Amino acid sequence: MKLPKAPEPFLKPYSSKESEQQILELWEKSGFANPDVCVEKGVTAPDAPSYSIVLPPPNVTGTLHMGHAAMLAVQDILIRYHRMRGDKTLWLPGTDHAAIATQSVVEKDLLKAEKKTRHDLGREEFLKRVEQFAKESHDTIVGQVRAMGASVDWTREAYTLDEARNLAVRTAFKKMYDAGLIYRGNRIVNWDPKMQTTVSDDEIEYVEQKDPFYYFKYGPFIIGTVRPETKFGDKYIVMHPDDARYKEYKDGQQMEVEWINGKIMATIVKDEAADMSFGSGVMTITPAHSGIDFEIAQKHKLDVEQIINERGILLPIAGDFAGQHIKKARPLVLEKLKNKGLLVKVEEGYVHNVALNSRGGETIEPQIKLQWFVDVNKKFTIPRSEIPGIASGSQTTLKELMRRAVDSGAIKIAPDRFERVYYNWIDNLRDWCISRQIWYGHRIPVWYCLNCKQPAIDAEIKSRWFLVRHGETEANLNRITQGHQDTPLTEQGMAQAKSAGEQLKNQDIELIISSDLGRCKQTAEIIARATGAEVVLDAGFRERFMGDGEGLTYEEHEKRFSPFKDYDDKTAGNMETTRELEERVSQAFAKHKKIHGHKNVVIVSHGGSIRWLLKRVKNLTFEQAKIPPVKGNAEVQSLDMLQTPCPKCSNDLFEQDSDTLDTWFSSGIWTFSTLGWPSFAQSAMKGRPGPENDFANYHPTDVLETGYDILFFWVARMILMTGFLLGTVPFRNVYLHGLVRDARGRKMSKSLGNIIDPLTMIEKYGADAARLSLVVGASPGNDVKLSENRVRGYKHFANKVWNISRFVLESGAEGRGTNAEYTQKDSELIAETQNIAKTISEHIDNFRLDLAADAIYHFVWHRFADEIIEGSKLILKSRDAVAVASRRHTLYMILDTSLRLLHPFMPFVTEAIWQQIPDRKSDLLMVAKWPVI
RNA sequence: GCACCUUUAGCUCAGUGGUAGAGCGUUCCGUUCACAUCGGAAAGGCCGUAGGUUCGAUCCCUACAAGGUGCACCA
Repeated sequence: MKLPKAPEPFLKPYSSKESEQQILELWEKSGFANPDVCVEKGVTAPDAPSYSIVLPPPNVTGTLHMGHAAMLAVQDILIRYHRMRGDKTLWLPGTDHAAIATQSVVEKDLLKAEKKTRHDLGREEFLKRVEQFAKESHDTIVGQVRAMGASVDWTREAYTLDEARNLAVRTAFKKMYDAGLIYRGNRIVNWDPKMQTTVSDDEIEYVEQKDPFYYFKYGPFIIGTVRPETKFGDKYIVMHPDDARYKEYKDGQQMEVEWINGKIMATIVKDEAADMSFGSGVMTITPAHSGIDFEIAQKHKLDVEQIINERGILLPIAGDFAGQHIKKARPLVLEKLKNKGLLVKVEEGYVHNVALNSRGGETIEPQIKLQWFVDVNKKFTIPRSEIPGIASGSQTTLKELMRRAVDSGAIKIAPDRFERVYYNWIDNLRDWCISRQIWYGHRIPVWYCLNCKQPAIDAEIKSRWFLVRHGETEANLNRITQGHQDTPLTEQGMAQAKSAGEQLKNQDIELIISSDLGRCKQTAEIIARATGAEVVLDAGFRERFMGDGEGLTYEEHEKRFSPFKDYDDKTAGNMETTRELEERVSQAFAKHKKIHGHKNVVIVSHGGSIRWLLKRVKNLTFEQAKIPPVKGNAEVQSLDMLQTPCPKCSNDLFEQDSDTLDTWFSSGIWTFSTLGWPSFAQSAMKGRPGPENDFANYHPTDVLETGYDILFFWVARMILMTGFLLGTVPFRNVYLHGLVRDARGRKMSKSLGNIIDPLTMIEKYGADAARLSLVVGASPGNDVKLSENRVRGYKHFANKVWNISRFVLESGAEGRGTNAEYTQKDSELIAETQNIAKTISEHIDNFRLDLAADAIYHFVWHRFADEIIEGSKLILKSRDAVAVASRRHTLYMILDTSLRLLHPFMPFVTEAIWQQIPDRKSDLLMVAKWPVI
């Protein structure tokens, strides 16, 4: 396993560009990143202790930045160190779908390039675009991870949105739901009116803003606000119970006040939430659009009325202002209040914080919405717990679990000051809203019975049925009522059918059942080509027979027959009634369901037929069914059949919740969803090789290494999820590195133009230099200021190491004849080297990689090169054979040890040198023994 | 408002209860030597300010100041 012999290798200065690619291939071909291979090839003992890190999965939102590079460098150092120490070492890589972040990037591109929104494309098509983008990002990221020399085990690569992780997410959700920790409720949530989704508390960024502060007369009181446009529904006057100024007002007292749109019956509420020292000490509340107000309203059982809709438009309660956007309404409302003489005064420059969505920057508008939450305060019985202080079978809460995991010492956070930050966060933690109204992510694994709406939390789908309307026809185009008459698909219609086929291609369709009318048959055949499924025709799925109405335009038809006037309408004499149609289609559907219920089936039918079929299966009223569920040609609708029918009405047709889960839900189980949970969690055996035993071998992981900026987002949630699901901790140590900033300490950002790209640095100075520049001087938890100059400095060091090796090896030093007698001086040098090795090991064990790197750097350059080698030149030229032999051997030993010590920090150059050592003790330095036991 | 962090050479940062160290930068000298991607040398610091503990403080304690971060509040 030697490098393709480069001609006169040591004559040239070290070229990272030339050798890094070769070294990389050498490592990858060896397979040593996979611990099973290490055991198999005898590099690691079968009973060696294991050491594992799961790579924090980078978001598939583009490319890796310096922060990722720092993370990779630190983890690779730990991993290579432990691998060399003989541990069974696993570093498991993966990527994160990053739901909202990725979707938001794609939406932005879509708007910019095609002026379209996601709704213009539809869910399926949009998701295809996102997946395409995610795939490209993923490939870029893999290339970057490799270029850094990160010795991850690619055979175990995972993705937060792949099949195995999806099963893990569904399983986790069900377990939490069954324990009563996941609930669905109407609660106030952070609503992003632009992205049309909820956002969790942690994803909000507060930005200071200066606005005028208005004081208004409200009955006998003065109230203040920045946002008069939200105040239409304010009918509760809140004041502190101890406020002497208002002691004549009693709790619950009512009074009529003049307000924006006339008189309002207002009610006095006494509550401690009112701050006596703020303004007049009196406030009115808007419970539907403010967290605090909502809490007050709940406490006192007050009415809660929505004022603003999901798009920021004022609702009818706003009277004249209804239908306007809040941003436009503010000056108008102000104007009206002023004209009514209710504006008391305006204070300019009031500083307050505005909540923004940190992904996309839109102002958050609190709304009350039906969402899914994780209850962090509810007591539950934990079946099994290894967390000290929490006994198996005892009652606990998720909050307590999170706190105990750290304060018991089961998890150590470095630097330890972050433990206090962590507790502080737990103390302020509220229920976690886990549902998002975006499309990219794990669908919420909850199904609602189509018939009675009963929810079912069940991971087992028996089959999926899809209803597809035929593609566009001539008659559709000319707005002609077809009924059983037929016209062929237009070009457009065929394209639509093809697109439907694309969507259904990966759904394992086994059968297509189509109406026997030509337009459906044609559509079905196109879909059959894409899916490979067989087509069966059934006249039962024909369109409604329109009798004398067939061939009329919609308008003429409407005039003569008004076809939906009532359920049993038979105006056209021989026309089929809607009741008859519903009956016919439903029977056809029931018949096929009975025979093919276990298969994934596509039904190709007509607009009318699908509508009345859905009326039946969704148990809709005639009135509800008048709103057509299918609007476009070749639109795909899906129904899920579950293994277990509805316990309430025994129907087996369900519809999945259309929301997706917060990306951190799947990230929260990352340490074990990647290690075979739940599929192999039971059967995994400790000490046995292979991924199916990973769960027993590598969980809990040893270290979670990440930036301190995602302590709450991620670290805390992993502790929560692991604590609940496994009764253990996800990792024993948390190592938080600092953020990489520019030379002036500013955050790197596109707009500042101060981004240093890792790949560029690797290209110019080599991966070794890039790695060192991110590690030396980077003490835990403190930010690193990076400049290109720094990187260049470490390139010089790589070159120095190369030249040291060149000198030593060319001076005739060699490792054979280990019994060589050392001179007194040389014994001391060997001892000194071993001392350094010990120091470095200790620093790494203490997560002080900065000190370890600094120590080895210093030793190699200023001790070994500047002093030991310089001092050797004379000795090697002397005629004292014993001294020469001793020194040659000593130089070899110091070089050998230095290379091993340096390897975790700068793997490429050290491996390149290693390959030039004639009598090296292991083929690859990557799996050579660490010089300290 | 509460908490945390930082403050040491021009810059970036280590560090220790016994009056300070590295890298980069600066200045000077040096190349037939493994390396000019180099070697040697030098200049440069009342270790944020004020108190306290101590025989002794850059280090421990208190207060303050400046910069930063997190959390909460924001009618």
